[in-house]
Amino acid sequence: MSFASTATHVPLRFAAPSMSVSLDRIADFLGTVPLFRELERASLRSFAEITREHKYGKGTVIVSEGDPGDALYVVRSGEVKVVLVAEDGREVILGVLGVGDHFGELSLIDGRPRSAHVIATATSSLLVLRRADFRRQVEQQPQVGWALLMELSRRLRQADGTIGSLVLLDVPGRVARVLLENATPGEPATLIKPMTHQVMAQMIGASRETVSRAMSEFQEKNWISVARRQVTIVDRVALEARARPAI
Amino acid sequence: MSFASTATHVPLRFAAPSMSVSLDRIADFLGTVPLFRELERASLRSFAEITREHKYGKGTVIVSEGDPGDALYVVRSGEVKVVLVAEDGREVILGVLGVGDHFGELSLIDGRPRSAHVIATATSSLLVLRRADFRRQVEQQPQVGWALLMELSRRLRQADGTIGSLVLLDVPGRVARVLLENATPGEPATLIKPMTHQVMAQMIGASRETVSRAMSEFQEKNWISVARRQVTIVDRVALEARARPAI
DNA sequence: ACGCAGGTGTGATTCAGGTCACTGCGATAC
DNA sequence: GTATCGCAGTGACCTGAATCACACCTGCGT
Repeated sequence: MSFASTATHVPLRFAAPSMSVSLDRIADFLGTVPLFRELERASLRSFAEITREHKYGKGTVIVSEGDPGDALYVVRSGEVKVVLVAEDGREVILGVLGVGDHFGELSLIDGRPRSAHVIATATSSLLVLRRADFRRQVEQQPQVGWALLMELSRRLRQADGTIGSLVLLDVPGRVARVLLENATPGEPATLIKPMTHQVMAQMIGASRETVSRAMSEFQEKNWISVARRQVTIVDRVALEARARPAI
Repeated sequence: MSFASTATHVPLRFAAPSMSVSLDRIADFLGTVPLFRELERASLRSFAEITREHKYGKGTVIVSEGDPGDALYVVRSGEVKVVLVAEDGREVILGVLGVGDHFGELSLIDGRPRSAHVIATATSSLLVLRRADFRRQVEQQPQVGWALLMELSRRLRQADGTIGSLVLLDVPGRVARVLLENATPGEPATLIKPMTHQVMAQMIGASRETVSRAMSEFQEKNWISVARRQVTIVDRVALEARARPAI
């Protein structure tokens, strides 16, 4: 780990194929991804070796629901959204993934078709790991299997929470919930990433207008304040109460 | 396997502690559970050894949301429901588990508190595996880790599908969806397990009355027929169309 | 500076579906 | 038998939120 960061300061001079320099940089990056965090330098490099880097322009569909899927993707830069798309064009956003996040594990694990679309919301660079290569590596590195279980557990808890909130909460309640979920833990808690009302609406199954009204209401009550699309949570307790089923 | 079933016909006569007979029966049972299906006889027995059997009367709360969780449960007989409960008593049913199903993996994996209540809907007998014991066994048996990944993948796909249907479908659409999801694959497809409208309603986040009306509508259109609470799917294609977003 | 696009605030209208309030019915219990 | 209990059907009413239709920002590119 410390060796790696040194390497970037003192680049190898001779006989080092540019490929392995880039492999080092990829291995460095993988070391920051929770899925691979437990791995040692050498293992990180062997994972780095099986990656291919792909770039996608904003709006590009990276994977489509129903596709046979046989690769895992790690976001190296940019941002993508995981969405279900209805025939009439309505979208549900299941997740917004940033640097260090990954998707495509499900098809990798069970071999079934992709369960959602993934679309770049900004120009993005993704590392792609093909199933066969990945499996071979994971067999060598059982810690990755564990990290995968942790990740799927996290997502399953989150998905169940979302189901609960869709059924038990009204729209303002759900808005309060996304705000809290995307807030940094500290005080004053600010939203990690500014999102448009449209995006929030698609995350919680509501219309843009209703989200707008809920946000106005929260500002009036002084639970949040908004400056240049940056939301700051002023009264966390009040929001938490609003995001709890049954007022 | 064949030995075990023989054993039940020709019980061992001497020196066989009754415990090991019951262990054999438990191992037999575990062999039918997908999570353990890949294991050999000996491994099944070592899993059987770390189980404790518990009985729960109808209505008993087996685990509560928020509890620290450190056990995996396998349903050996009876039926349980996984539910989120709001303070005002409203319930969302995340799943109904029958013989061979299991729950509690999440807390086992990530050590976080239980994410939902599990309540016996009939007198049930559950095999309980404590975390430490289970982990030790899994380290010996990596196939189980894989089976767990498969199971979590399945559930995550299902959860995402549920989120999609909650947002994109109207109530009749969601009713059509549960009907299809619980139908036997063959023709004529019947519902695996008769459920009350109340239960369906809590599974899809709707009121009992609205489910009732949807079911009446489907019967009138001759898409399903109901005899003594047993639902038969008459027109699968029509139901599938109704369960698709955007008419 | 200008126009333009993408995002936001807000009213008016409509409607799916929740809630309430019954009735009917088939089981199991007494 | 009849009482009782849980479940199912159906009407009447009410309301949260979608939809439609604007006007208004604010940052951007030329």
